[in-house]
This record gives sequence, C-alpha cells and structure tokens, in this order.
Amino acid sequence: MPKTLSRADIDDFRARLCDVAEKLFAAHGPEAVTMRELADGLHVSSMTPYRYFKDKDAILAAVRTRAFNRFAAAMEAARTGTKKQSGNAYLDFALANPAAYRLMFDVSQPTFADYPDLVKAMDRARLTMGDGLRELAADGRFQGEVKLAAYVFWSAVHGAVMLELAGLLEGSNLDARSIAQPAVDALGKHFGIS
Amino acid sequence: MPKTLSRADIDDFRARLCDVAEKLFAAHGPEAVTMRELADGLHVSSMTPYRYFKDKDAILAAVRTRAFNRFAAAMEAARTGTKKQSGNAYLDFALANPAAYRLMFDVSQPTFADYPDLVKAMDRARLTMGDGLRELAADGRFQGEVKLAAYVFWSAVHGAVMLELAGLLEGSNLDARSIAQPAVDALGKHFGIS
DNA sequence: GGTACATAATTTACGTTGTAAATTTATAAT
DNA sequence: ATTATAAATTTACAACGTAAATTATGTACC
Repeated sequence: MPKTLSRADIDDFRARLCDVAEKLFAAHGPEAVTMRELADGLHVSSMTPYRYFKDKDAILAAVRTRAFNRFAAAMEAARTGTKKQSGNAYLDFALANPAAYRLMFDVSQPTFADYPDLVKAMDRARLTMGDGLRELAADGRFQGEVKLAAYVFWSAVHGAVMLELAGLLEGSNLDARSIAQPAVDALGKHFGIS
Repeated sequence: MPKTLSRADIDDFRARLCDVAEKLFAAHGPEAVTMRELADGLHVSSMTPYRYFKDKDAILAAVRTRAFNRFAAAMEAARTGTKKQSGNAYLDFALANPAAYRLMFDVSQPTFADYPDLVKAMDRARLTMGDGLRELAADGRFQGEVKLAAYVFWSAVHGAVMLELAGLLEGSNLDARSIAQPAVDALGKHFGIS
C-alpha cells in the first residue's frame, strides 16, 4: 500500500549522496562538512540522509570504502595493462587523488571495524599491493618473505606521500615522488629483485 | 590598581592547561575533547581558558609545539649521548609516545602557519633529524645529497610508524620496527653509508 | 581601613551541530 | 475515494565553541 523504495532507489540515492559527500569531504575535510550541507547538495531536507545512512560516520565509511575500491581498481588495472610497477601505480593514484588518499589513510578514524564493507575494500587494496611481488616471487625473480617486503615497500611510499600531504615537504624543493623513487630503487636492490 | 597576571602566572596556567589538554587529546583525539572538559580539568569555569589562549585551535597548536620540542630534545639527547643512530631515536620516541606522534604528524591540521612557535619547533625537529647524516658527510662516511637522503630515511620510518598508528599493520604479525629496520638497512647500503 | 577601579573570572547567551521525535506528505492496494 | 504505511519534512533538544554581559578580586590611593 505505501510507497516503497526499491533497492535501485536506495543504491542510487546512496551513490548520489556519496558523490556530494566525497566532493565536500575532499574540499574541506569531513569534520567541516555538515549534514545540512550534504542534504542541501541533494536538494532534500536535513533529515533525509538518515533514512539511507545510520549517521554521519556511516557516510564517511561509505565514502572511504569507495575510495579504497577505486584505489584497488587502479592498481589492478595497472598490473593487467602495461607492465607498470605497482609502486608507480600506487604513487600515481595517491598524487592524482590526494584527497581520496587522505580519506583512506588518515590516522584519525580507527572505527573501521564497524564497517565490514570498508574492511573488505581495504583488504582488497592491500592484497592488490602485494600481487606484484607475489608474481615476481613465482617467477623466481625475488626470494624472501613476500609479506615483509611488501609492507616495507608500502611503508616507504606511504611515508613519502603522507609527508607531502601533511605539507612537511614544503620549502624542501622535494616532493613525494622524488623521495619515493630512490627508496623504491634501494629496496628493490636490497631485496634482490631482478 | 587592578590585579594583574604576572608572566609567571600566565606561563604556569598555560603549562597546566597544556598538560591536561595533552592527556585528553591523547586519550580521545582533539576533536572529541571539549573546552568545558579542559576547564573542568583545571577546576576553572568554561571561559577561563580563553583568557590564556585565543581559542581551541591555539591550545592544540601549543600542545603540538610542546610535543615537537620534546621530540627534538629526545633526538638531540640520543645524538650527544651514546652513538645511537638517529633512526633508532626517532622510532623509539614515536613508539613510546604514539599519541604525541599522532598529534605532531596527523595530516588534518594544515594551519600551522598561524603559529610561529609551532613552526619553529617543527624546524628544530627537522634540523635535528638531518644532523646525523650531516655529521657522517663531514666525516667522509657518506657522499651524496644530505637533504635528499635525510628525507628518504625520514619518509621510510615515518611511513612505518603511520601504518602502525593507523592500525594498518593489525593482523600482519608485523610492527613499525620490523618494517623500518630493513628499510633503514637497505637505504644505508644504497646511500653508501659506511 | 575604606573606596575606586582595572583586571580576572564567571555567568549568561547565541548560533551551529548531529540527530531523536513528532508530524506531514505521498502512493499503492482495496 | 479511502486508507494504511513508507518516506520526507518539520520541529525539538542537548552539546559544542565562544561572544557578551556580569560579578568578583586585588591593588593603589585617601
């Protein structure tokens, strides 16, 4: 008897909400963005988003989930396409989407345990990051603990990106790429990658 | 004619306020801490802190400044004392004071330009970080661009710490130290440090 | 010592936030 | 057309940062 939202209606609204939320979060940071602003951006009243998401945190989690999935997809594409190294794809994505990277890796949201989709997206990205090394190991072009090496590469590149995003490279004439490059080179040599 | 706060009064109150602010910020994150809580912690009324700091942001800046200065002091002490490498002192401080590290390096406060003391403390820490390498260069035990190498080391260690603080190492059986160690080794070799 | 008065501290007040609760609107089945 | 109920809006509220108004406090002069 009543009007009922179809799954498509719900998914569509959620997607549109995430679109505007992501733009606003990227522009001003999630803390600075208001539920009322989000609602205005969709031309609905202030409380309507609450029918589609439990609260503001759930919206942030959804936006982060989408970012992780795009990130993972970009790295997967880079591996199946040309033989570009994972490190390059990682840096390319991070530097082309700094706001998304911030949303994904900012230290101040430890609540992701409450959001299984977010955990899945993170795991997908993490797995993808290791794939390049796993393939090298399978080809015999790398010996050693794949997992440790993967985390070492990750942390070196992540550190460079985070320094740049935090503005800590300003006035140094350096950027994330010029720092990550020698790090990746050195680590490649150290781990005996051929 | 009126009661007037001495410089010592002011400095003392500010220091006590920073003490309780740092504890609360560390425990729950700066966003979650209320001006009223800070005031309660000092047994003064809600508006009293405003006589000593412009606003909440200024309090956060002061707390971060103190953290940077403690961090720099720890690294300076490590260099003048035993011959412990800077990398170790850095990691030791970061892992012993994770909350302080978060406050210092969290990506979501780019406003530090408004706080000259904070900038000075950051520069002090940054300079200290390079000192080890500069000394090696002076002794002829390292050739190359000191600045670039210093940032590469920094970013490798920083990346490992940030991954751990963000909870991204959970379930990996790894921690920041076990990741930073091989990175620093590899970079030391790569840069020809003897 | 009492009085005046500038400063410090507190109290009050306001606009904004996230969101709970109450209310209104809209639509599908009868 | 009526009605049941999902969806949307409106209203309401507690908590926040902080501006403005108010009160308390301590020093310098008589």
